[in-house]
Amino acid sequence: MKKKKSATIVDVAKFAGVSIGTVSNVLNRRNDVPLAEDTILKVNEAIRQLGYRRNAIAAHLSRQRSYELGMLLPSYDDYFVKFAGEVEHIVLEKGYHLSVFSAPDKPELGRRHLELLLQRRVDGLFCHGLAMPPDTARAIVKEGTPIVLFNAWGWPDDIAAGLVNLDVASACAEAVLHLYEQGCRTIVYLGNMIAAATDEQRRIGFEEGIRRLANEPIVIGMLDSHNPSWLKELQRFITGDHPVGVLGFNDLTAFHAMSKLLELGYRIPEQVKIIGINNTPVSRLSFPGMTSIQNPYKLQAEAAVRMMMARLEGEPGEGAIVQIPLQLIPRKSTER
Amino acid sequence: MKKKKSATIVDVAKFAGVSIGTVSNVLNRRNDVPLAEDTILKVNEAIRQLGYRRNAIAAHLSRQRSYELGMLLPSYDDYFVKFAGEVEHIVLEKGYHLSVFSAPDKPELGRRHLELLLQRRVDGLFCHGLAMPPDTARAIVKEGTPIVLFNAWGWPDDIAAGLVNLDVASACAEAVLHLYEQGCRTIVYLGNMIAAATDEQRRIGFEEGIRRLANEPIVIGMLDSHNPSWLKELQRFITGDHPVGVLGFNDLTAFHAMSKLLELGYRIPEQVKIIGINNTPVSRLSFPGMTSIQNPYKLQAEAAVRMMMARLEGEPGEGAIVQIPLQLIPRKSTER
DNA sequence: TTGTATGCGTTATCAG
DNA sequence: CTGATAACGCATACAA
Repeated sequence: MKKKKSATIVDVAKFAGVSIGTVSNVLNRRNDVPLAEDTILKVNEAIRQLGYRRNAIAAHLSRQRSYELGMLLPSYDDYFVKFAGEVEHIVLEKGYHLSVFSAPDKPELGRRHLELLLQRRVDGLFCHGLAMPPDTARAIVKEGTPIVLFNAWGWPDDIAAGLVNLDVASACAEAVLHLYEQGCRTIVYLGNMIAAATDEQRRIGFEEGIRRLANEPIVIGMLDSHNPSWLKELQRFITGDHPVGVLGFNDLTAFHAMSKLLELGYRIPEQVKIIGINNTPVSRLSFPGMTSIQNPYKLQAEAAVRMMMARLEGEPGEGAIVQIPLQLIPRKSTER
Repeated sequence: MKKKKSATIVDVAKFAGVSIGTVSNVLNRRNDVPLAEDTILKVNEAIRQLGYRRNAIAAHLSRQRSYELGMLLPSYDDYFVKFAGEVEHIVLEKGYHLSVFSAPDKPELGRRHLELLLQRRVDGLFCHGLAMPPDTARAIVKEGTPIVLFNAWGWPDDIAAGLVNLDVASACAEAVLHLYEQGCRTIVYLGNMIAAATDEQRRIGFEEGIRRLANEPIVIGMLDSHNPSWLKELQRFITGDHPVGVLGFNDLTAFHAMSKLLELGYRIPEQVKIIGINNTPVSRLSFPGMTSIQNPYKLQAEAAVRMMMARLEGEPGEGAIVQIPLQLIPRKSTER
C-alpha cells in the first residue's frame, strides 16, 4: 500500500554479487560486451527474486533518448484512432512508446500538447496537417526533433522527415466516375466546410472527376452539410429523369443524407445513389448497404513509421513523399 | 537538422548570472521559497533568449514521480476512446500525462503494455475490468501503484483505489420496461457472447426487467449476434399479434438488426421496436431514428479521475465504489 | 533571498 | 570478462 520503493540495479548487483555495470550489461545484452554464462544466470535470478523492474525514466535520461514518439491528431474520429492504433502497434515492436493527443479545433490546447511532448523529449513526432501550423513544425524540426506529417496536403515539402498523404483526391474523382457509370447525370458533393483542409481535397477530386466528364451532359452541385438548407437544395436536384449521385464528406455525412432521403420517401439507389468515405461499419451494415471508400490506415501507418525510423535510426536523408491510394467499395447504394 | 543539444538549466543559470538552484526555484515557483522580483525577471529573460525547455525526464527522475498515468482498454471502440479522451483532458489540467493502450483480446500484448507502463513508473493506472486479471491488479497495487478500475463488474472490491462502474444493468432493465410500455409483448435481447463480461451486465439487466414484468404475459428471447442463425431466430418471434421489442448489445448490433429487418420488409417501429446502447451518431442519424442508451462517459471520467487524484495527492483512504447512471434516449424506432 | 551539494537510477567509458 | 566512476538534467535540503 505504501510507496514501497522498488529494487534498483544496485540492489540487484549486490544480491547477485556482481557490479552494477555488469547488471546493466546483461540487462541490455550489448553485443560488443561478452558475458559469462554464469553471470547472466546469477543476475537473472537476482532480478527474479527481487522483482526488479528497470526504471525507464532513469534509463532514458542516461541514454539521452526517450524512446517516446508523439502524435498530434485533429480529433479522435474513427479513422484517426485506427491509424494511431496501428502506429502504436508498429512502433511498440521497435521499442518505442506512442503518446497520442488530439486538439479538436483548439489551437491553444494543441500548443500545450506539443509543449508537453517536447518537454518529454520525444524522439519524433507524427503530425496531422491540421494539427499544427507549418512554421511551428519548421521550428521544431530545426531544433532537432524529426516530424513525419500525414494528410498534410499542400504543405511545403521542405519541412518534414516525411509526408504520407492519402490520395483522397484521386479516390473522389474515381467516385464521380463510378456514379456516372451507374447512370447518374446529376452529381453532387455534400461537404463539410468546418474541416476546411480535408474538405478541400475531396472538392479537388470531385472537380477532377467532373472534368474528366467534360464532354458529357451532366449537372453538378456543391453543398455543405453545415448549411441548414442542404437537404432542400439536394431535393431540388432530384428531378426524376436520371438518378442523382451524391458523394458525402464521410460515411456519417453520407449516411445522414441517405436517412433523410429515405425518410422523405426517395428510393435508393433508384432515384439517388450515395457514396461515403472511410468505409466504417455503418456503411457496411446500413440498408441499403452504402458504397464507400476504403481508407488504408494500416498501409499509411506502415509508411509513416518507416519514414520515422529511417530518420531516427538511419541517415538523415531526404524527406520522402508518399501517396497512399484508396479503394472504392461498391455496395447497394450505387447499384444500377 | 543535427541533434542540436538543447539548453539546460545550467545554461540558463549562467546566462542569467544566478545559480542553478535559483533557476529551479523560479521554474517551480515553490511557495515556501521567496524570490526577488528582479531575479525572476532575469531568469525568465534567459529562458526566453536561450529557448530553454525543461527536460521532463530529468525532472521526473529527480522528483521520483513520473506525472504519467496509464490507461488499459480492451479496445479502441467509440465509447472507450471518448472516455479516454475525457480522462486525458481532465488529468492534463492537473499536470498529468495519460498513456493509453488497448489490447484487443490479446492477453500477452496486454501484459507487455502493462510492463511498459510500470517500467515508465506511471503514478497510477486506469484499467478496464476486461483488460487485466484481478490477481495481476492486486499484485500491482501491493507494489504501490494505485489502480482505478472502470466497468469492472463483479470484481472483488478490496483491490482498487476506486471502482467506477456504469450501471448498465439498470439501464437495460429500464429499456425492457420501455419496450413493454410501447406495446411489445415479445422482448428479445440480441447479445454478443464474445464480449462476455460486458454482455453479462446487459443480460442481468434484461432479466431484471423481465422479472419486473413477471405478471404480464410476455415472451422473451435471448439471441447472440455471433450465432449465424440469429436473424432467422429473430424472425420466428415476429408473429404479427404484437410488436416485438429488441434490445441490442450496442448501437451497431441494434443497427445491424434494424437494417436486416428493413431489408426483409418488416416495418419499424410497427412490427419491431429496437433499442441500442451507447447513443453513437448512427443511432441519431439512422432512419428511423434509433432509441438508444446514453453512456455518460464524461461523468464517469470525472469520477475516475477524482478517485485517482484522491489517492495520488491526498490520503490513501478507502476505495470508493461509484455507479454511474445511464439514460434512455427515446427515438422513432420504439414509438407506438 | 540565493548558492552549494547531494541524490535520483541508468548507461557507457575505460582501466583492470 | 568485470568493476569503478563520470555523466544525464533537475529538485531539494541546508548552508550562507
